[in-house]
This record gives sequence, structure tokens and C-alpha cells, in this order.
Amino acid sequence: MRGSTRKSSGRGFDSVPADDGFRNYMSRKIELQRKQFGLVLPPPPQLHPEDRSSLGVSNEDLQREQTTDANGSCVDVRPESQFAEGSSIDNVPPTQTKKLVRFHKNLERVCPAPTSVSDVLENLKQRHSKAHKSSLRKRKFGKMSSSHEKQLHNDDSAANDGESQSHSSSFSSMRGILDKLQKRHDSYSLRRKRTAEPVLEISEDDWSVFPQKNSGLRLDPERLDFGDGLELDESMMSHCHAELAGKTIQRIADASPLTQLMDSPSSLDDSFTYRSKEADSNNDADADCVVVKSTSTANSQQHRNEYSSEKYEGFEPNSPTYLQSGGSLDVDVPESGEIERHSCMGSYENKRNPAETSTSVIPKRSIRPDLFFSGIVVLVNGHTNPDATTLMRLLHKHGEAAKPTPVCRPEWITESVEKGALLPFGDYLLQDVMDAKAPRTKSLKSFFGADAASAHSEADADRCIETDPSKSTYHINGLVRTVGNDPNFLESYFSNSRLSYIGSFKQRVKAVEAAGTRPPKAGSQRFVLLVDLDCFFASVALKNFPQYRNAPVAVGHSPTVDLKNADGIQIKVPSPSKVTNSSSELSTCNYIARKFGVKKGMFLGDAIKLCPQLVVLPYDFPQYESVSGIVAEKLHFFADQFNGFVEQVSCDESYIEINVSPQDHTGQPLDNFLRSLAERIRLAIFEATDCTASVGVGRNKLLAKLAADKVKPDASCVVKDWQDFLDGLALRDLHGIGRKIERKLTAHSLCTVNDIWELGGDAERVVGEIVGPAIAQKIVQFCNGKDDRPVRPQLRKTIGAECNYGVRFDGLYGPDYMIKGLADEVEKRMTTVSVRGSKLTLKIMKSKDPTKMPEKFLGHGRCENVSKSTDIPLTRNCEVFCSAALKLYEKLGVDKESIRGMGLVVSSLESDAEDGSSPSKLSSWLKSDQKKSLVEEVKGRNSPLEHQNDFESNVPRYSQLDQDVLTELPEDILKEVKSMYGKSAESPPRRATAPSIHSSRPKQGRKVEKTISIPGQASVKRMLKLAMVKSGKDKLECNNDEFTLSQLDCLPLETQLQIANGDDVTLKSAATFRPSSRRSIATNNIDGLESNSVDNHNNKSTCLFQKSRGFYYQNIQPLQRFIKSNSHPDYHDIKLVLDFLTVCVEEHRLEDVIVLLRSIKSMQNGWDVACYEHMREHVVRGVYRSRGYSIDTVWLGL
DNA sequence: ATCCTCCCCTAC
DNA sequence: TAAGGTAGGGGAGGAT
Ligand SMILES: Nc1ccn([C@H]2C[C@H](O)[C@@H](COP(=O)(O)OP(=O)(O)OP(=O)(O)O)O2)c(=O)n1
Ligand SMILES: [Mg+2]
Repeated sequence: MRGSTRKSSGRGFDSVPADDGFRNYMSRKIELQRKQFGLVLPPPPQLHPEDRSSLGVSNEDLQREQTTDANGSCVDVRPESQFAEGSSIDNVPPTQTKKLVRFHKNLERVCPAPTSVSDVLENLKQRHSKAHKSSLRKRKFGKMSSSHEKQLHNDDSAANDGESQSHSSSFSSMRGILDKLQKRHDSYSLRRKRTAEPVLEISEDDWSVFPQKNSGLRLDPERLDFGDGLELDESMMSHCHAELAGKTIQRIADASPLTQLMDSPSSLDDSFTYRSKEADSNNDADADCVVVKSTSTANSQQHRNEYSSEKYEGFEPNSPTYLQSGGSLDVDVPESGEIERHSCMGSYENKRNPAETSTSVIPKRSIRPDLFFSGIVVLVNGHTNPDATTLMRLLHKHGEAAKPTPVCRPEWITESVEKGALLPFGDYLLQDVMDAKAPRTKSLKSFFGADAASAHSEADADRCIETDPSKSTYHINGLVRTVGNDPNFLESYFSNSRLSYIGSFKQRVKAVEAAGTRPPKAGSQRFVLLVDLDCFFASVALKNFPQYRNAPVAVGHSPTVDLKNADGIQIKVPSPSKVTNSSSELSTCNYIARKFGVKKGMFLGDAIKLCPQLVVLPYDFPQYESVSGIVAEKLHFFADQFNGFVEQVSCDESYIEINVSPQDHTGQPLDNFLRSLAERIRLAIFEATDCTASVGVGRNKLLAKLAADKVKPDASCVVKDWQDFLDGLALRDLHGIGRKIERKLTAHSLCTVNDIWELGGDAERVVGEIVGPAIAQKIVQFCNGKDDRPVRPQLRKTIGAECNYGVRFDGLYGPDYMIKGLADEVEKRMTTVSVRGSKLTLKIMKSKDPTKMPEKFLGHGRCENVSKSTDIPLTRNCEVFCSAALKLYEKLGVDKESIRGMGLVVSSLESDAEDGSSPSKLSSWLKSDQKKSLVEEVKGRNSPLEHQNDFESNVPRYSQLDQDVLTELPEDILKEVKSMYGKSAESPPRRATAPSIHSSRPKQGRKVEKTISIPGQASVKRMLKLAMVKSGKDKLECNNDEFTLSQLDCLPLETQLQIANGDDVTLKSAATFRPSSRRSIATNNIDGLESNSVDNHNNKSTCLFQKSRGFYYQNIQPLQRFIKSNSHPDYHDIKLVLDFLTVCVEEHRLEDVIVLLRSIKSMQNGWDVACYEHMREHVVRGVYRSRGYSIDTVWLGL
């Protein structure tokens, strides 16, 4: 296999250093384990104080390295030692300081105990300062650091000089918190000392909400075997775990299968070969990009690490299975020294999510009702919101007492105070404590709809696990659940499918179109960054289960084993996975597991064969959602500084386009600037989420993506010379070239970029004959380093739902029922994004051999795909979808026994008429006399290079709308269209297809030219209207005149907005299926509709409600003007702004919030400091409540 | 040419 | 015994 040079340089993860190896290796291991215990520890032993790499590099260093690069085009700043030395230590996230100090007594088993509380605090301080700095340096400059304090202090000034202002301010804010802690120390020292004693004073009553004994036990099979875990007290348990942890560490190191793998040449098949040139890329002089690599977690992959989709029998009858093509079975997997599945690598204390701060409490009955905290002592272990002082005040006021116990989130306190009573803290236990009870998939219930929005609430997510309905999850009436026998199959399927989650992500959370506020400065250059989180699902899983950080880990529907503890309570633990034939798919796996040949999408059974000690962790969709949101916020923050755009391409991947002007990188070479920007982004992400990311930088998407792939994981790369960079690259690695196209090209002996180069001017023609003109053009352009794909959120063209798993029509429920379920689902999804569609497609997977068992349990097996589509009236009504789909189903005439999957897709979408384009505005558009096709408008928007000077007109100009289309849409008809099917429950479709609509339809072929509004967007205009209504200055002008203002107040904000603005509001869900009553109506209707739609087959009405472009221009700017002009705000004005901020926070528009807050801060009029601070705190609380983390106001300049 | 329909392919 | 979706790009071939 080519690329061996690179591989050896990257031997990172667990490799034993050749020199004084094992002892140092072990001590680092243990040190890492200690850190994972989340405890305050003395500085690590100095392994190599003389090691220069531990110091990090200053900017001067960087420049020096850069200049040696004169003729070459790449610098790899990784010192070789980085991979061998000190790696584990520096892998520890700087968030360590947030962790809880608890059970000091037990701690002594694993590390020297601090002698006093002052020591603890001092340590905290030092560790924070160190963690911060070393991580800064490490991440910025790719140096590992196992250094001591002095060196760091010496380095101080250099760091601050070269670093952005924001870093130091962030630092100082943390510092401030620590100082506060120090101050609090005196008054709380007595209590703190007491907390050092292990405690077990929980009454039986309380026990039910405090299950962590079980959870502690579950990690230790030996204890479970005793069957008397409850007899142990916590101190003993912790003790045991600590010791056990030590043993486990020892065993891992002994076993060291990783080491062996690292040093042996990869035995993976060459069919996965990736980057043939890579063998050379470690040679600085020849290389073509700048690489910053900050950890040694793994060498770079030499092969595709995704499981070949050839296993999809349905698509490729003759293809070999992935095992044949992957040939990975001969990977050397040692027999001895396996990691014990159940042995805990740390005590249960370290299962805490390190990013979370916790509060330790013990409940007791209180006598005075207002002293509901009496009998409780609280230990705040880190940065909380509200801060420790506030919490202490609240506690004191309400009777805090003594003794620590379970670990809670601070809301337990705040919400108790709010309610005026002691709330059971079960709901506030830290997530990992909950997790321990039942490590099952956390679902967003459905990724769509209101559920998704509220899924940010941690409490909700936690309760998901609690309220586990007792039904058997696998069986129904003794049968395996299928679409045919389980009426609720689809619902639970969609909420547990990872593919459904990642597939729908991009369009569901379409990014905000902020930024681009100024035209790019003259002389600025466009760059594209690709930010991709490393093994995303696995990284998140490891936040939940940090004890497995050093083990090979995969994410899947974890096979669990039911165990009973002494109380007879059923608990679930990860199974030992003796299953070697499970067809459960692994979503992804960490880089340790990848060394064994485990790949994304691989069957669990196959993975276990490759890696018997593989740990399978459950999905956590709510957390993917929140990590993703946090990352997006960070990226917008950076993009905004360079007049940039962010396109979130999936839950773990985003492109950023920036325009860099010479002023932006004053003093330093452009490459240095880009490199440090990339590292700053990575650092910001890591600090906020504990997840590592890789960043690629290039002139376009293609190069950015390739660069990131090249250095992944946990590294960044700046492409300097595209030609050198692409030299030798396999065509397969280009975006859009997959297995099939690769095969076609290979058949004509076109394998690498160089092969295309050699074709010269003929390339496009030659390749075109093989793969078609469009793809050929793309390939040739890519090979020449060109890629004009814009970095912009894209308009949705289709929306649908399908299920090709568990489809067996051998039960009560037939294809009609499934179609109904799909139609419901599609309507639900369309409702949440406010679109309607006028074309429906039914897709069916038909088994080629219905008698044959597919390779995958309940899978579709080898199939033929068929589909048929039809026009429908513009709607999102599931009844319409359903009846149209049934007709399509009849037409396709597929035998129901052979159906293995079905799907419904709606296209020709049009967005609802909402959001910033009031009818009056629309009618003004109608009066325009300019003629320009909307198509041009939309396309222009998507082409960044041609329209960069168009920014100041982010709001669409009505002069650019197609007048022909518009004039054919009188307002009354627009209204009619709008209300057509909106209230499906109450006013069934029927009348909607008034002939007038169809006859007024413009020419066909106008599908692309609609824009679709961002769902749930709050416009200032709408907020103002609501404010007017509430303050009595305006009347409710809608037909919902039965509302009183106080009733209005009770409704959710969004509904209030709708009512105040006279939208069509249906307070009941339009998506619910009511079988009996509605069916007859529906049937009648649908017949009528069908005939109409046939009549008007080619007469589509084009609804021109234009989405507001540029949230900023439409909302923030007007609001700023409002604030400026309204210098003496009254209650309603402030309430308005607060409500607006609330909505923005809910919609993840943090960057808008920040802009707005900053402008209020700088206000000199009646919007004074108190007002500003109130708003700021409102936002901080809102973010914390909905997103679960605190924003750093100092960092954000607030 | 340019459209539409019914696929296939690809990336997450 | 698990949760093999979703959405965009585009080719082939037919209708205009
Ligand atoms: N066949 C696949 C591919 C991906 N995913 C999910 C899991 C991944 O974590 C996430 C992101 O996909 P990536 O391709 O970015 O893969 P990772 O982030 O896991 O790994 P890498 O480090 O290669 O980016 O999508 C999945 O469920 N099934
Ligand atoms: Mg990724």
C-alpha cells in the first residue's frame, strides 16, 4: 500500500515510544485516566521537561518555519516527537477545570490528595491557566505540551501578542471566575471540608429518584455477581472503581493491540487506497499544503473508511460484499489482553459529561415551607449559570444545610426557587447519571415538527429514558415488528433512524442567511474553509461515556443486556457482544476502532469480528442537534468577521466562505493567517463542544474538502498550490465521484488526476463519452482545481419520507396503511417548514426474490426500484397525498408480498405566504413594471462570484420579479391559494381547486423560481404588529375575533404572532390522522381533486410569496432604527425587544442577538445600562435554557 | 434544443 | 434479531 511514509509518521495513538517507552507511556495513560475522573489533580509528572515541543511555538517560530518553505509549498509543522511523546496528556480538554471535586477521600486512591481547600483552589487555578494555554498552543501550532508552569508563564507575552484579543478576554473571564471561587473559599471552607466525607444518607423515599448506585454497579460485573451491590456504601464503591480503573489501564496498555497495528503495515485491501501521492507528502520540501496536526489520536486514513454500499443488494446484484472488497479480516487482532467489556475504566464519577458543571446535593424534609433547601448542602464545582454566588444566595435564603450527594444541574436550584418548593431532583441529575441507567438511543422523537424544537431541553431528553413504556421493543404479539403488523412502526422507525436524521438535517435546520453585510473590500480574496467534526457521532457518544475514550468505540443501536440489581430493578448494560452475526449497522466509529478496519455503516457482527473488544455506544440525537447548533454559531461568529457565509452541509460539516482583504492579515503572510484562523476555529469548537474538528482551507469547496480529508482527524490544512496538491490524487476522491463512476473511469484506465491531465484539451470529450457531458465537465474542472459551487444555503426542491426497512405485508396492515403513514409523515414535515407542493412521487422497492432472506435482518434485500409521479393541486394535505399515492400504487401494480420499501416525495414546492412579505408588499410588487425572471434572481443569488456586489440589496427587489407571473396573481387569488388546504382538519381541500386558480396559472416550467421561507422566522414587522395589538393601539384584524387579549397572552409566541398578523391559524394539528370521520370526506374530495388536477395538468399556479432574504436587513436593522428613534422606551417596547430576542435564541440566531445587544449597549438614550443588562441576562438565560450552555459574554463583547 | 419522467448515483 | 433516509445532480430516452 502506498503512503507508508505518512503512515509511520502518524503512528500516533497508542503507540509505545521506541525509546524509554513503556514507563512513560503508562504514566501518561494513568495521568489521562486521572484527568478523566474529573478531579482536581496536581500537575502531571514532567516527562520531558527539556522537550522543546512542549513549549508550543510562537508566531516567530511559525514564520521561521514558513520561510523555510520558500520553494516547497507545504509545511508540516508536526514535530515527529509529537506522535510519540506526551500525546495522551495533552489530549485532555481544557474544560477539565469545570469538573466536580467530589469524594476526595476516594481520590486519594488515584492521586495525591490536595492538603487543603486552598490547595484545591490553587490547583484549579493553575490547571485552568495551564490547560488553557497549552491547549491554545497545541491547537494553534500543533505542538504537544507536557510542560510545567514556568515555561508557560515565560511564554505568556508571546502568546498574547500573537493571539486574537478574544482569546485573552475569554481567558481573563475564566480567571475571574476562579478568583471568585477563591473568594468564596473562606466562607464555605467548613462546608467544603465536610463534603470530603463520603455520604450515604438517603432515605428510602429518596432512593427512587437517585439510582446511581445501580449505575455505579452496572459498570462492574464482578460487583454485580455478588448480587448485593446495595450493601456497599459509596466510598467503597468508588474505591473499587478507582482500583479497577488502574487495572484496566494496565490491561489496555499490556494488550496494546493498537500498537501492534500501528507499526505493522496496513493489511487493508488496496481497493480502499486513498491518495497515492501521500507517501511523499511527509516530505516538507515537496509538499503542497500547510498542515497543522495537534494530536496523535491516529494516523491518517490510507483508505476509504466508509463501508462499501455494495452490500445494498438492491442496487448491485453482482457486486462482492464489502468483506471481499475490503479484505480486512486478516487484520492482526490479538487474542489476549482484551479489554473487559464490563470492567469500568473509571469509577462512575467519571461518567460525568465533562462539559457540564454539577451541583451536589442531598435532600431532606424541610419544616418551614420556605426553607425547602433545609437539610441540603450544595457544592458548586465550577462555572454555573446562574453563577455560584447567586446559587449560594438562593440556597441560603431557602435553608441550605449539610452533606453532599447526587450530582445535579443548577436548574434544580433555580427552578425549585421559582416554584417555591423543593422539586424532586431526579429530573435534574446529570445526564450521565441518567445514561448509566439505560444506555439507549435518545431520540428527538421525530426530527421534525415541534418536538425537534423542544428537544433541546435536556430535561426532556432525560425523561425520554425515564418514561420508558413497558412495551417490548422488538416484538408485537410474539412477532417481530414489521410495517405489516405494527401500526406505529413508521413513527418509531423515523425517530430512531440515523439515516433519516442525517438525511433530513441540512434542509431542516437550514442555516441563517446572515453575514455578507458589506460588499467585499477591494483586493480581497475568496477562501473557502471546510469544517468537519471527527467521527461525529462517536465523539458525542464519548462525551457521554468518557470512560471509553481509549477504547475502540462505535455508535449503533447498542445491543444491551438486561440485568437485575438487588432491588429487582431492571437495568441495561452494553452487551459483551458475543454477537458475531448481527446485521445491525454501526453509524460511525472512533479512530481507534478504524485501525481495526471498522468502518462507517458496517454491520455490527462484522465489526466485532475485526475488533472483538469494540464498545458499542448508543445514539444521542438531541445532543447531535445541540453540538451542531453550537458549532454553527461559532462558525457564523468567524464568518461574520470576514464578510462571509456559512453553509451547513450536514450535521457535522460546514463550508465557510470568507473574503480576506490585506488589512485582515496585516503583518503576517496570508498562509499564516489562514492557518491560524483554521486553528482558532478548531479551538473554539473544541472548547465549546469537546469535539475535535478538522479544517481544510482552499480557494474553493473542492480544495477545502480535500484538504480536510487529507489531514483528518483533529488537524487543519491550507492548500497553497492546487496543482501540487492534486497531483496523484485518485479521481475517486473528488466530490461526486463514487464507486460506480470510478469503476467506469477505471475501465478506461482513468484513475488519477494525472490521467485526466494527460488527456489535455481532449479531456472533456473523452470523459464525456464515458460518464456524460455534465459529469465530465465537473471532473475536468475539479482536476484543474476549479470549482464554482457557491457557499450558500440552498433552496429545498423536494420533501419526502420513505422506509425500506421492516416492510413485510404479512399482517393486518397493508400497503394502503403504510402509504397513509407516509403521507401523514410528509404532511408533518411540510408543515414544519411551511411548504406545499404540487407533484407527488411514489417510490417502491420491489424484491427480486421475495422468498430469499436478505442479508440484513428485516432489510430490503436485492430489489428493483420503481417510481411513478403525478401532479396534485398545490397542497400539503395528507389526504390528498394519500389518495394520489394509492392511485400511483395501483398503476405500478407491484405485488404487495414483494414490496420491501415505499416512499413518498413531494416536489414542485412553494413556500407559504408569510414572513415579511405582507400582502401589501406583494401588491406593490405587482405594480412593478420591470421585467426580469425570478429564475435569474434566484440563480444569481446562488452564484457568489457574479453577485458579490449585490449585497446591499439583500432584500429582493421587486423590480426583479417576473411581472408576467405576478400580474396573473390577483390578490384575492393569492389569498385563496394560501387558504386552500392550510386548515386541513376543519376545511378539507375540496373547493380549493377553483378553476380560476388554474386558469390563471402562468406558463409551465416555473418550478425552480420559487423561494422558500425559513420556517418559523420571526419578522420584526410581525412582532411590532403583535406589540401594537397587545398595547391596544391596534385591533385584531383577523377572523379569530373570539380572542381576548389575555387569552392571546397565554398562547405560544408564534401563535400570537400569527393571530395578531391575521394569518390563517388552526389551533389544532392539521397532521393528525382521524381514520373514520375524515376518510369519507377525503375520498369524496380526492376524486374531485383528481379530476381537476387532470384538467389543469399543465397549468400550475406559481405562488410568489418571496422569502425575505437577509434576516439582518429585514429584522435587525429595522429594529435598530426603531430603538434609535424611540429613545424613551416604555414597557411594551422593551417587551417587544425581549420577545424578539427570545425568538432569535430559539431559532439559533445568536449572531443576530449579539449584534442587537451590542447596538443596545452602545445606545446613549433611554435604552440605558440597566435595560441592556436586563436584556443580556435574558439572553444568557434563554440560551442556557434552550441550548444547555452558557454564552461567554466577555468573549462576545457583551 | 428543452422539457419531462423515471431512474441511477452520490454525500452526509 | 433494529430502526438500509434524504436530497440534489444528472443521464437516458421520449415528447415537444
Ligand atoms: N454511512 C454513514 C455515514 C455517516 N453517518 C453519520 C455518522 C457520522 O458521525 C456522521 C458524519 O459523517 P462523516 O462522513 O463526517 O463521518 P464522521 O464524522 O463520523 O467521521 P470523519 O472523521 O471521517 O468525518 O454521519 C452514518 O450514520 N452513516
Ligand atoms: Mg465528520
